[in-house]
Amino acid sequence: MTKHSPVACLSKAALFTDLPIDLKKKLVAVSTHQQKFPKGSIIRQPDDGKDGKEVVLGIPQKGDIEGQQHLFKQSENENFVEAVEDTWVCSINRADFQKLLQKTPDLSLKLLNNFGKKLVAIEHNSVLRNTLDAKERILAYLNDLANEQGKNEVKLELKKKDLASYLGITPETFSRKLKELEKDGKIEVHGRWINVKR
DNA sequence: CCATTAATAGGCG
DNA sequence: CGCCTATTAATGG
Repeated sequence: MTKHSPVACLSKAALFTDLPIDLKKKLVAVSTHQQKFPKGSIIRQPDDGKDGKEVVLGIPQKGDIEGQQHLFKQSENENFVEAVEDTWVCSINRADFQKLLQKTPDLSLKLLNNFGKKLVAIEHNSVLRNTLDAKERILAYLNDLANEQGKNEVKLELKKKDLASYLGITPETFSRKLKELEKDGKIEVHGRWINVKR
């Protein structure tokens, strides 16, 4: 493992990737790095206690960024964030961040442009979720995955029940639709590996 | 091994 | 399609 570099860390955030080095250094000044959260620990949870059903809203991968909205919006935490594996977290304080924005219009402008790109991606996912039925959603998801990785053999990194939750369906339906898709000759399922026929 | 959790199956609304 | 229950498979200690 290489040493943790705050600048490199910030660079991984989609929001900050394209920023020039001097702006990144300013961000480093208002951020904390490498807080460890062991597997199973709760990174963040709603202040109002009582939880409903567990729903997977997203699956941040290594180097992914979660909760960027808190940099911009003053609000109570609405969601749980749990460490599924041992995780290292780097964070930025909202108030400090906002002050920095006011002092640095260059930064504000860059971030705004990046947000535009993000909106396009969000729209894509939103369409997937709201207009397609479960079967199509699964297939669309698998296709996206195959496209991202540029191959037809795709590995499900998550437990199927978590994937199901992510796609907004129950594990039972997920399991059944996988079989249907297999019968349709659209995919081949081998445990966690799925061959997406395109 | 045993105990717990995940995946699948079948029934029903 | 979701929810419920039962059965089987996989996982971890």
